[in-house]
Amino acid sequence: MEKKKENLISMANLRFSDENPSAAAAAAVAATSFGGSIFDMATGAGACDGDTKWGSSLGFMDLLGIHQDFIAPSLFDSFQPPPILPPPPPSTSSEPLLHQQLDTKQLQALPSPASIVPESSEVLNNPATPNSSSFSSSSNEAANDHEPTKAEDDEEEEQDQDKTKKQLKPKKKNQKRQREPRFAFMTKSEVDHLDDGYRWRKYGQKAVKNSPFPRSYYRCTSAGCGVKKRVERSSDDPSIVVTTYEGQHKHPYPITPRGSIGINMDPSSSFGPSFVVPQPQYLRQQQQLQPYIYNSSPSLNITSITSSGSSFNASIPDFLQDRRFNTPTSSSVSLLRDHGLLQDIVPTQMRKEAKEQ
DNA sequence: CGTTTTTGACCAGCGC
DNA sequence: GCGCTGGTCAAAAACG
Repeated sequence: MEKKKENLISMANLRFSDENPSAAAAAAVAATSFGGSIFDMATGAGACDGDTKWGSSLGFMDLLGIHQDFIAPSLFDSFQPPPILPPPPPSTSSEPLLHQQLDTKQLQALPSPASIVPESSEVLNNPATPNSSSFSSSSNEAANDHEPTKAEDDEEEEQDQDKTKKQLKPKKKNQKRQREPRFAFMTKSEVDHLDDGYRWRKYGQKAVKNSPFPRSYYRCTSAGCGVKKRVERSSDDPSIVVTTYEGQHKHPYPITPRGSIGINMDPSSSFGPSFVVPQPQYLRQQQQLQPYIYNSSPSLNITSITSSGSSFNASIPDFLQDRRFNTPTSSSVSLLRDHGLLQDIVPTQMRKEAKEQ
């Protein structure tokens, strides 16, 4: 049960807007560090050409703050499948796979095959957060919307006590369930449930279609915090763990997180750990990683931030933010092809298109 | 004994 | 309307 050590995280950050796709703020990245932790991030110019890379002997979060001059020169030149990753480091390893952002607005100006904006997305995010500056707080509001307070739950339960069925919690009808912003992390790890310092309770597990690996559902155990995360392994590459966070923590970072080795609390920030972790030699050597990109559909609008640090930061969940890690200047573009969890993120229509090809 | 995980059942949304 | 699937619930079991 205790969380395992040494996971190297990279991530894909997905941000969607259902009601106002064109105004969707650019997404960003975030990462967590896990016992013995190592942070790093791989990205690449054009996500494919491999000329530009993040990485180095810096932790991931350090990268966010330091590599501000990173530019992805040919971000949308191609959505070709990426080169294959080099072999992972010995046993303990995980390695960065991708860093992903979505921004339909920015993308429309780009000569990309991804310039067709789908009418709707399966991924419903907080519609109140097209502006980056309000992302964090409004997300919390959204969380309140669909995560009833405990008191509210109690009331509802009283009303439904006569129900004989298991599903005691009534769900509002005629009201489409709103989803909170999601942030997908792709992690090369042997460990399914990565310890990000927060406490999670597993509340469900489901078999994933077309995948031998189940998907696990976790909820933050902090009272009133409706943050959820889902963890599943990629059927394409079992060594890859896809972790999706939904919502944002509404509480300070746990004082005594489990398996928090390698996570330093930054006294200047009450909401979020600082990650100051050394990087072993074998990871430094892996700076030359090719970006690992999934190509899911040409119609998916994806873009990256090239200079707007504000929208970057605003898209990162609070719990993954730290003021020291502001304003990275770019990220790679990636598309996901995962058939499991990511089918939620990629609209059905696009998935279908991808299938037919 | 309190907390967490497991697991089968249930519900809602979507596509056909 | 029906079936499929994702997501959630909650009782029981397991764990520390």
